[in-house]
Amino acid sequence: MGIADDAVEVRAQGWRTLAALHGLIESELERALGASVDLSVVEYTVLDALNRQDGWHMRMQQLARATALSPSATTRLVNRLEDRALLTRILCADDRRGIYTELTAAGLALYEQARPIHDETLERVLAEAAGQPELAPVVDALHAAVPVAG
Amino acid sequence: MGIADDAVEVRAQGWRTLAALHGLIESELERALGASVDLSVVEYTVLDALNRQDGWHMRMQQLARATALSPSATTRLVNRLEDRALLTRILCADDRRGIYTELTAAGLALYEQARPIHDETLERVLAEAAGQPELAPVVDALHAAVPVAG
DNA sequence: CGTTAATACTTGCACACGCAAATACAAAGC
DNA sequence: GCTTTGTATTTGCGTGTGCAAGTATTAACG
Repeated sequence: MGIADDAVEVRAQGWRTLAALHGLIESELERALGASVDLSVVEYTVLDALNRQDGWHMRMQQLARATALSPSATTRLVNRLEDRALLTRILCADDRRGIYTELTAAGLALYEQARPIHDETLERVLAEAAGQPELAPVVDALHAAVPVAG
Repeated sequence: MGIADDAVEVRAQGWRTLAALHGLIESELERALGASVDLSVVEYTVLDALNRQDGWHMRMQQLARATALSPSATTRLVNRLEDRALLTRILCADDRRGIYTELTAAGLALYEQARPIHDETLERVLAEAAGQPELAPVVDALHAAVPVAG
C-alpha cells in the first residue's frame, strides 16, 4: 500500500471520526433540549441565529443556510415555530417575494431558557469526547475555529 | 464578557463549524453516491463496514453503532439492502436472537464500484473546505484522527 | 426446573425531510 | 409596456427516521 492509498484511508477515517463526533453531540443536544424546553436542535439553531442578529430580521433563505436545510423544510420549520408563537413572519415592503422572520418576546424568553442548557450540554459532551483518544484531536481543533459568515 | 463566557462562545462557534463541515461533506457524498450507484451515505457506510470486517459477519447492533442509527432504522436499512440482494441475513446458531449480515458478491461488487467515487468526492470536498478559513482548522485535525473501535 | 428479568430484533405510528411542481413577484431584453 | 427569464417561498408526495410496544430468545434467581 503506497503513500497515496494511505492518504485515502486517513481521509476516510477522519470522516468517520467527524461523523461520530457530530452524531454524539447532536443526539445529546436533542435529548437535553427536547426534555427541558421541547425544542429540536434545528429549532434551537433558528432561535439562536435570530437572536444573534440582535433585533434584525432574517430571510427564509438565510435561515435555510444557517440550518443547512432545504427551502421546503425551512418553510415548515418556521411554521412550527410560528404556531408556537416563538417568531413572526414579516412581509417586507421593498421585495414582496421575501419574508422576514423575527423573534417574539416569548421566543426570546424560551431561547434564554434554552441557552444555558444547550451550553452546559455542549461543554459536558465535548469534555467527554476529549477523553476518547480517537475524538480528542478533532475536539481540540474546534477551539481554533473562526466565525462563519451568517 | 469574562473568560468563562468566551469559552462558551468558542464552544458554540466550534460546534456550528463542525456541523457546517459535516453537512457539507454529507450532502456532497449523498449527491455523488446517489447519482452513480444509487446508494445513500448510510447505505454506503453499511457496505463499507461489512467490507472492512473482511469476510466476518456483523450483528445488527454493531451496524446500528457503526451508522449511528436506531435499531428500527437499522432493521429497515438492512431490509432495503437485502431486497437489492447486496447483503444477506444469517441466523446465528449460538444465540438465536442475534442476526448476522454478510455482503453478497453483488454487494461487494457495488461497493468496489462505489468506493473510488466516495474517496474522490471526499478528497475534493476536503480540499475545498481547507480553503475556507473557518473550516480549515477542523479539516487539518482530521489527519490526526485515530481509528475508532468497530 | 419455573418464573422473572434482560437482550436482540421487528412492527405501528407519527413526523421531519428532500425533490419537483406551483405560485408570486422582480429584473432584463426588446 | 410586454414578454421572458430568474428568484423567493410554499405545497404535494414519497421516503427514512425515532419512539414505544410487541415478539422471540437467553440469562438470572429462588
